[in-house]
Amino acid sequence: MPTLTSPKAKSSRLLRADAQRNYDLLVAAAHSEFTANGAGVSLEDIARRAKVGIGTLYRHFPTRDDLLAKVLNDSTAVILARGRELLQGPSPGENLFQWIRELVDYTATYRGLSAAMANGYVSESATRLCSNCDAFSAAGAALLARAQAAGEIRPDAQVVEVILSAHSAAWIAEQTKDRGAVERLLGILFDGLRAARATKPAAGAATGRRRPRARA
Amino acid sequence: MPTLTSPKAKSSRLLRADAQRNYDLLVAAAHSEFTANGAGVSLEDIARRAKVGIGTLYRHFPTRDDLLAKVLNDSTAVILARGRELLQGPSPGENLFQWIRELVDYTATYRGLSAAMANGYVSESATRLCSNCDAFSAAGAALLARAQAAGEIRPDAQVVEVILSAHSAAWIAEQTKDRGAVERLLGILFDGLRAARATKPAAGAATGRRRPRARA
DNA sequence: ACCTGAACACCGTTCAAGT
DNA sequence: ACCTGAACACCGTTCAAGT
Repeated sequence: MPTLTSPKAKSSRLLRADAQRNYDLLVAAAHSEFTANGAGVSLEDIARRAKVGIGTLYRHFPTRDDLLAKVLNDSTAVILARGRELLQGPSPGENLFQWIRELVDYTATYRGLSAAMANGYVSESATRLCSNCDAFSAAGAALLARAQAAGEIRPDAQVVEVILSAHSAAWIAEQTKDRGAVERLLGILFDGLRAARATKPAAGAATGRRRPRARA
Repeated sequence: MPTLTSPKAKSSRLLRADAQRNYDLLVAAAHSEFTANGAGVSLEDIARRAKVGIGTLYRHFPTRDDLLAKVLNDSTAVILARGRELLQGPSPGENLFQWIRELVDYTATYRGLSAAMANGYVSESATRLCSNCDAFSAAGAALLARAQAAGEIRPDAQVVEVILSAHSAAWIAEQTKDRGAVERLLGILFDGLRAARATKPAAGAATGRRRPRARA
C-alpha cells in the first residue's frame, strides 16, 4: 500500500514509501561519497551508489548545496549546541576560541566544504547551505558579543571576520597536512583578537584581574 | 630556418616564427580570459580567443598552471622586487605587513588564483606555479626573519603561516565584496603576529590561568 | 506522484593526420 | 616542427516516457 508514511523526513514532509526510501538512500550515499571524495564529488556517482536515477536525485535535491546541507544537518546541530553550551562557560574569550576551533575541525571534514560554506556565506542566493551559515553566524555573534562585553576581545572585531577566519583556517587545513601550521595560525588569530587588551596600555590592572571564580 | 639551438630556457627560447606568434597570442588571450572570468576559465575559450587549435595550447602549456604562471610572470616579478625593496625599509615589522598587503592584493586579482596558489604551495608535484610560490616564500622568509631579528614579530611565527595567511585573506577577498572585512582581518592577523611583544613581559596572563582542556 | 535514463550541452585531454 | 580539430571520456542538467 503506497499510502503516506509517518513524518520521517526533515520536518513534516510526507513522502510516498518508495520516495522516502530513495531519499534516505541518497542521503546515505551522499554522506559516504562526500566523506570519501570531498564536497565536489560527481552527483552521478552519488545517484549510482544509491542505485537511483540521476533525475531522482535532482527531484529531491535541486542543487548540490541542498544535498550537502541535508548531509551536514546532524553535525551542524552539534556545533550549534556546542555554541549554546560554551555560552555558559566561565571564560568568554576562551569559550569563543574553543568554539572556533571546533568549527574549523568541522568545516575541514570534507574537502571543498570550506569553499562551499564561505561561498554560501557571502552569496546572495539563499541556498539551504546558507541557512547553516546564518546559524553559525548567530552562534558566533553571541559568543563574540559576550567575550567583548567581558573585555576579553577587541571591541572592533565583527562576526564576519570571525566566521570567515574559521573558514579560511579550515581551508588551509584542507590544503596542507601540516596540522601544526593550522594551529599556529589559529594562535596568531586569537592573539590578534585579544590584542586590544595589550594595545590599551593600561596600568597593571589589566593582566591578572579577571578570575574565573568570580562568576563569569 | 627552423634552427633549434639553446635548450629550454623560458625566456631565451627559440621558436619558429609561427610558433612564437601562437605562443604570444595564447598568453595574451589567457591574460584577458583570466582577468575577465577567473583562473578557472575554459582552456578551449582561451584557444578560441587566440584563434589557435586547442592542441597548440597544450603543446605550449601542458597544464593550466603552466599557462597561469606565464601570465602571472610579470606581476610576480613586481611583488618580488617589492620584497627586496621593503627589505631596506626603516621598520621591519611594518615592511613585512606592507608586503603581505601587496601580496594579498595581487593574489586577489583573479578569481580562483588564491586556491591555485595555495594548492601549488602545498602540492608535491612541482608545477611552474609552485616555483612562484617558492619565490614568494623566500621573499616572505627574508622579511619575516628581519622583523623577528628586530624583535617586532613573535619569534615562533613561521613563513608558512605568513604565506598561507596572505592566501586565505586573498581568498576571502575573492569571496566577499566587503573590502572592510579583509582589512579588519589583516589588522587582527598583524596584531597577532606582533603579540609576542605583549606576551613576553606578562608572565601571568589570563590565558595561562585556567585551562579548559588538555594540550599544552 | 514519482522514477528512469536517454539526450543535450558542456569541458579537458589526446592523437592521427596534415603543413 | 609545429598545427589542427575530430574523437574520447567525462560531468551537470533536463525532460519525455514510463509505473
